[in-house]
Amino acid sequence: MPAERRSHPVTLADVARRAGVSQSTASRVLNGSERTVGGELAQRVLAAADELRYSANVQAQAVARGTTTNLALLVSDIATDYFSSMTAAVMSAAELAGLRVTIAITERRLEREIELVRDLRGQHARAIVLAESGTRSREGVERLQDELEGYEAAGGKVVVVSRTTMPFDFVDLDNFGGARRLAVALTRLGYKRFHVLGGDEGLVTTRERIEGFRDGLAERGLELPDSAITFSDFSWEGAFGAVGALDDAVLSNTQALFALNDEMALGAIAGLRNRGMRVPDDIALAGFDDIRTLRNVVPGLTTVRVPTAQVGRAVVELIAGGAQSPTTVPATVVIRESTPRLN
Amino acid sequence: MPAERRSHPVTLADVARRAGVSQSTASRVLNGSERTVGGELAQRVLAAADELRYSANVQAQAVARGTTTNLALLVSDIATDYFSSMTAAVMSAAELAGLRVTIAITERRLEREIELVRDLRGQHARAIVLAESGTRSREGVERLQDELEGYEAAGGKVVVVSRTTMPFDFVDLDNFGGARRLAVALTRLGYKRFHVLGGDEGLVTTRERIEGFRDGLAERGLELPDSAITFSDFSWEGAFGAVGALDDAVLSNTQALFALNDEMALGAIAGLRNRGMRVPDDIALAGFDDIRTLRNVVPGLTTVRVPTAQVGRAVVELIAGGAQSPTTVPATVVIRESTPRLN
DNA sequence: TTGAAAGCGCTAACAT
DNA sequence: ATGTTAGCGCTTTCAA
Repeated sequence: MPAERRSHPVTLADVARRAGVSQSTASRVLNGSERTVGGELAQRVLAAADELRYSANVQAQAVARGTTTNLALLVSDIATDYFSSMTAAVMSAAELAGLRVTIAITERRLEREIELVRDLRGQHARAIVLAESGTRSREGVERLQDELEGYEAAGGKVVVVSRTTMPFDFVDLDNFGGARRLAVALTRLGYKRFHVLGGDEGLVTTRERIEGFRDGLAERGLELPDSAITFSDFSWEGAFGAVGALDDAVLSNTQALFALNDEMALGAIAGLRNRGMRVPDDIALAGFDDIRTLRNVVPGLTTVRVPTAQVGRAVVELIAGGAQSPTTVPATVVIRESTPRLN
Repeated sequence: MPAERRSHPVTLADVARRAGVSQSTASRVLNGSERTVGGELAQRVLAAADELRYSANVQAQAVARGTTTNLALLVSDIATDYFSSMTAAVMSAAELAGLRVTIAITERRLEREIELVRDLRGQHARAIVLAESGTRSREGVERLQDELEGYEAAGGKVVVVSRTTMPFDFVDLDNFGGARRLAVALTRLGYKRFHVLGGDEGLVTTRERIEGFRDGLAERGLELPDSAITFSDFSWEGAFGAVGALDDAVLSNTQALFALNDEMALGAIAGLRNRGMRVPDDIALAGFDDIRTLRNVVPGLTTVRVPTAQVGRAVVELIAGGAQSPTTVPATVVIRESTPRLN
């Protein structure tokens, strides 16, 4: 029966004492990668640890070892389908690699990002994963990059989700190819006149998806003039507002709308409904990402699926598996009822 | 210009040396709650820290202090509207209190939960917040509770979101009252014959929402027989399946369906559609939670709003603000088009 | 194989 | 007010 101890945390020393061995031995048994195993002393240690309900003090280990097994995930937001699913994906992949994940929400604020990165350096996080969607000024990028380089110099690893101009490893989503194939698919269904609801202008993702779409149209002999693009930002509200502000003339001359992500597409549906237009009866609509909530949307939304689970795995591979950057993750077109064949 | 140093982490000692003061002084300036402020030495230290881009090693601090400022949030799942919004709420409230949040996903697996709690004890997490929705056997509850009590004995604090039979502080969501008021509101709209789509049987939340609903009906002279409840679990798929398996007779005799959460309500809509029934034309429907994605649903879903932001604040208050347990968070009925007035 | 001892970066008495 | 000196719990040389 538990006789003496105060309920204070059980330390390695306690275990060692109880097992009648030295602390180093206990340490070796309990953690030190099985090296120089203690024949049957090991059993004693294990038993003692179990009886005492020992649980290693991770912070102390980190201090002694000089490294942690923590991965920090920086997202701009978490109450969003896309990011929460990305988060889940990274977490589950990380766990398999024995990495713990800390999530930090940047709220798209640069100062906050920089501060976070600096903190993370202090925390000896093993890696920082940037999966954001905010726009940054040139000067902002520089400052952030500077801080991140400081972090890498201190031994950390930075991985960016989505192509980046910063000198870090990244997982490349096939935004260009996905959008390109979507354009081709839509034209094959008979669509000829498009309007694009753009996300944050200046963001790589925005650019790639637009360029890809344009390229696909070009392949089919069609053009996408700049006037056929309305920028807002990658949010439901953004698209809702953009659609609300669209010219009647423009709208009635458009056969299909391409929202640069699903969240926007859903906002667009609401915005259109507000103007008395229905999808696809009055206008067709396609999105990008294939977020989970699409299963609740009727009629089904045509989109380009980004396999977040794969992205998560790719990220972790880059960190722990020694994979080469960039890794490219495919994007596949999914045609649903929001873009019926035009006759 | 940065002349000498290797790019190894800058330590407090480095800063102290550079500022020409002792390490303790540096420590006091940089962290030690402003006590015994160093007149203008402080400036030197601050400057040195800045030049060297010093960032405190949090793990070392934790070891030395014996406590951390980490809060661990245990959720069963994160790729779900309800949990991601709860997560966001807790994180934002925690940040205000200077707490860092680590998210752990339990996948509703008991063994995993227990292991996590043990780890968290080793990590000296300051608090563990349980915001889950899994069912547990009596023996499971005992083992988990045991581990959690060990954690509290070691100095941690446990807070449960939702009423619990375990001896820990909790934030009480007004499930009973919300459901009760919903029942009253629906009967006032003319509904008399209901069917309930229950979540995980045996879960407190399930029980409370059903009891509340029943109570509300009773108040209006109506009954809810057990035969009018179909249990599945708190998921889209669960409700989808349950609706699919419902008797035609039952369905045609039901005027309104009450799904115990919105996720289920959305699954029910899909299930009903599958059977050729539409909401609210063929049957009315109400949910619970008021998750974000409801804005994408047409017709709007009647539901009971759970203010997650408030829950988040309440949780943190319990941890850092010395609030009394339990704190009760209200739930308010929101009537939308899925339950039109019956005439 | 096992143990003794030094040290990881930091804080907190305890002097001064 | 500032510096000295022990630790915090753990890992890891280095001897034995």
